[in-house]
Amino acid sequence: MTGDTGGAQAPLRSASRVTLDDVARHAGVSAATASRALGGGPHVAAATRERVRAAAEELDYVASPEAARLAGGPTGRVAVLVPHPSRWFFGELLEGLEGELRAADLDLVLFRVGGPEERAAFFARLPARRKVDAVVVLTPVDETEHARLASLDVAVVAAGGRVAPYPSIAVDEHAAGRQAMDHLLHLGHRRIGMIDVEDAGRPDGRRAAWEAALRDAGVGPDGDLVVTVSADGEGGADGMARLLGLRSPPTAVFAHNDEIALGAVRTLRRAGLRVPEDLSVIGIDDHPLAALTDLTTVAQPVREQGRRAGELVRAALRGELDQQAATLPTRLVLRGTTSPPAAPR
Amino acid sequence: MTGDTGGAQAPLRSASRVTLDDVARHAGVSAATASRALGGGPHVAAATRERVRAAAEELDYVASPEAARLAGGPTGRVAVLVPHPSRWFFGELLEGLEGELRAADLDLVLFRVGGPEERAAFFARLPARRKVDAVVVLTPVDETEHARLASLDVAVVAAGGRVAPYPSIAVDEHAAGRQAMDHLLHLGHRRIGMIDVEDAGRPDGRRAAWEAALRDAGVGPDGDLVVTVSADGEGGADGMARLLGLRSPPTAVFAHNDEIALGAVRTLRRAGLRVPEDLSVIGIDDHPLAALTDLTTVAQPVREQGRRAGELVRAALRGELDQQAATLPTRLVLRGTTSPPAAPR
DNA sequence: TTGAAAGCGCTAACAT
DNA sequence: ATGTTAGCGCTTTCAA
Repeated sequence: MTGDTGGAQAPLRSASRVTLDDVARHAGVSAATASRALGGGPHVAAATRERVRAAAEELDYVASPEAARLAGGPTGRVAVLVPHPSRWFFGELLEGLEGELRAADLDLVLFRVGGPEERAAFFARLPARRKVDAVVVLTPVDETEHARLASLDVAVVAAGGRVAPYPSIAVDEHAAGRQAMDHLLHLGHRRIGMIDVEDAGRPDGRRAAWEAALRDAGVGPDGDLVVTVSADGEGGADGMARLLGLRSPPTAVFAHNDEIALGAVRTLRRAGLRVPEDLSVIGIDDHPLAALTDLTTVAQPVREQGRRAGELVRAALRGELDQQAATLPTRLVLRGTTSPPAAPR
Repeated sequence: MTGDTGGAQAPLRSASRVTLDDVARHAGVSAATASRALGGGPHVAAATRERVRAAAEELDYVASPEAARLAGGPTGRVAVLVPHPSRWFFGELLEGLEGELRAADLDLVLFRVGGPEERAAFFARLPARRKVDAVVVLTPVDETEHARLASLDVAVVAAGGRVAPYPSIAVDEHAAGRQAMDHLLHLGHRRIGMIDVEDAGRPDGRRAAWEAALRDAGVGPDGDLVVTVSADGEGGADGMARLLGLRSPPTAVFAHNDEIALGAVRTLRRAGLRVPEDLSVIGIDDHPLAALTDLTTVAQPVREQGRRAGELVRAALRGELDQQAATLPTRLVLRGTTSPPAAPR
């Protein structure tokens, strides 16, 4: 009945009873000095610092974050608000972020804020309250939510997109969209559809790029050519079907992201249409499966955005929020789903 | 130079200065009683408990987890060791896990243990020490690593695969492999290749299923038909290329997972071969892109495995590690990448 | 049933 | 440059 494997049964007590006092004693100094030495504080002789470090190492000392925090120090934890951990984009962001935070000895605490109820629950209860030194948001945040976050009274940074008032690491969505659109236009396409996602209606986003590119090319954008779908393959498939149902379907499609683009390609194949001969498709992201499916796309450095967000957090915690925002470059990746339109009209 | 937006500048102090003492005073009791009342402790009059609860509610009191922990309580945190957060499988696992932990008011702290150096660093420094009540491993753990984890002195559970000595939630790898292989055999294939991953050489795993299925079908397994690759699309593409280079290539391929299968399909298409007419391909997972690419596969409930692991953690923290392991079902999903072999030999 | 008192392990003044 | 002294906010004996 009671377990036989290595799991802990009883009230689960913490291991490593080595305290700062032990280290201090071992190094022949006071706890205060040991604290300063380890914490990188001022007024510690280099030799002393080294001695304390050695003692800590030898005793395999690990500070109690609880006690540190309680005594006024930082928690050593960073909350990350992520909508969909299972989507490649967010996983990649998380990976970059985790690496950078870990390097700074900061723990990453994951909070999922996907559906409306989850969001509401998070912002209502604010489970991160008093538990973290900073928050990284990987999702847009509205006015009300911003106010709630502000009540946490910690630094907030954004990654993977601009989020209203926070320092952020992102790509230029508009520029990325232009790269995609200009490629299609350059190939000779004029009737270009867009499969966009629900809430991405930023004024300087991908959708705006679609419109601007067409205007610049002297083509009056046709509102019928924009469909709005969920941000996944299913959405892309649906969106493409809707575009195909148009009286005059497009000769090329710009998808909000690669998953959507792949969904679009699937609908086209099912409809017996050839890609790119009959219809060109381009996405954004450079998802690993884009290479596998030979999808033309605009690549963005996702993991790097996460990493840089980690740097932003570290800077903020040092009290130097130097850069308010950074924009990373995107680049067109030519593959096999785009070509000149079939029949010149 | 100093920021102008809403970020916190100064030493980042915590919000919510309402303490237990405030609540106690408000309710006209002592801090000790308030603590017992809120914490569900014994020896508190129902009326008193209610009064304290009301006071806490009114003051919007949030207990300091730091202080609670320091005074002997649990941390309310669970560490999760994940190899590749950006891979769909792990993201999905994380999502399920997070939901269940959140419901129990447990925070999920993410530790990436991908490459060998990362693993080594984690197990050497054990950054989760003293910080969590339990650990969830989403990756195999060897003897040495197990010993290190044990030194944490907290409950450990596994998800997404059996991990030696821990309670775990997983699917039956062998059965899943058999489902895939039996499907191919049933279609009439006899020369079936396998693209497996590096370290997945569990004795009761997918590879063993490949072999067992062939033997049961009266086919002597040909070792040349097994190639070992990295667990992603690139690996699948490479593996398929190697199989095509064989003197006598297979008529069907069983891929360790869907990403690998998609990579294999890509190589086939590039080689001018038709799928499934010339060669059938089956994967495992039911990755969202499998539906989009019409890939036949064996589906496993990934998110559910994460969720169930969360339940396991909750049970462990209550001191009742009831179930030592649970096995979730898999099911064959017929799509368009498998068919009977072209030329009966 | 309730209260008083003693820490948990650490950091931050303030002294020296 | 280092040591001393107070707490941080809570839980938990132990008394009442």
